[in-house]
Amino acid sequence: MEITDALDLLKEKGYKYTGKREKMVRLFSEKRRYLSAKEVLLDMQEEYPNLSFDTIYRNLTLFEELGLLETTEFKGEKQYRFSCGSTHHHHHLICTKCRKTISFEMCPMNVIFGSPKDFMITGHKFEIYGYCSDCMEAGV
Amino acid sequence: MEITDALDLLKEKGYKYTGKREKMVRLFSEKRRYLSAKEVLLDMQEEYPNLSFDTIYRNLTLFEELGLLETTEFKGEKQYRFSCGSTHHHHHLICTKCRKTISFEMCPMNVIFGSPKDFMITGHKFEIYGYCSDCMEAGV
DNA sequence: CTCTTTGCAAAACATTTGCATGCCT
DNA sequence: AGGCATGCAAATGTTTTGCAAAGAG
Repeated sequence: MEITDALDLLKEKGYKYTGKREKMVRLFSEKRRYLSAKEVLLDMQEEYPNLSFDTIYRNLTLFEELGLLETTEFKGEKQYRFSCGSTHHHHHLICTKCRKTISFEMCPMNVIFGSPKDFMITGHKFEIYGYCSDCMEAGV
Repeated sequence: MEITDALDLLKEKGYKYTGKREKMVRLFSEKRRYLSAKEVLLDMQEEYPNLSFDTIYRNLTLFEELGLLETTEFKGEKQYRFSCGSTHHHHHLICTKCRKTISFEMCPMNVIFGSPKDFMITGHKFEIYGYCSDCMEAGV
């Protein structure tokens, strides 16, 4: 996913590409890792000091609905990251310190399961947690 | 995990086996599925009408620390279930309607990965979501 | 009798909503 | 101009904490 894709998606659906939305998109595009609503707010407030949580949440929710952002849940907080692009299903290694992610394509569902007859599968979650090389070196 | 194991664990660590704790343990032992704090409270209040959330949370936290309960996170709520017993690592199929779980021993970590050099793995989460046979029939 | 457990009340924290105003197209 | 976006304030929902009273070993 690139910034221009995000812009197109918003336009296409009739949403406005405001300065705040642009900055939010740029933030996610630069960081490429999971961010909490609070982190987004703090970063945004450098440019928009009056910005408040409701706008952040409204836009995070909108972006998620549009498929711009992928989400997961982490220590009781929802976490958002720029979508890797929906071309193929994938999973992540997630650094629990800096929340950087590394994608990988292997999916256990393909490898292992047939479909159990007594359970209708609708989804799954597979995430690997640990420390990325930077955070390892920093001495966790 | 059986009720008597829970009792032993509490005694062993010097915690008291109060009527409320006993009922909580029995509840989890009977249900054998994920329950939210609210569900636990509602069930408990049939016997203890004045019981409040703080006691529930304190005991849920204690039980989790003791390894009596396994937890996961689900729609912004923490969910607790009676531990399957720590004899071997396992994962769950989770019915998203009734939160019943079905254990399975296959772990994708064993099957697929060596250890990537640039990431120190400390944990993982693998859960499969869907509808159990009961909820399928009930016509979700 | 002592230390743990509980109830009460209040607070902390993440998230959501109503409403009036402001801004993009 | 018209509809979407935002700020403000207040509410919601989950979970935590301090303190004093009650209960278990």
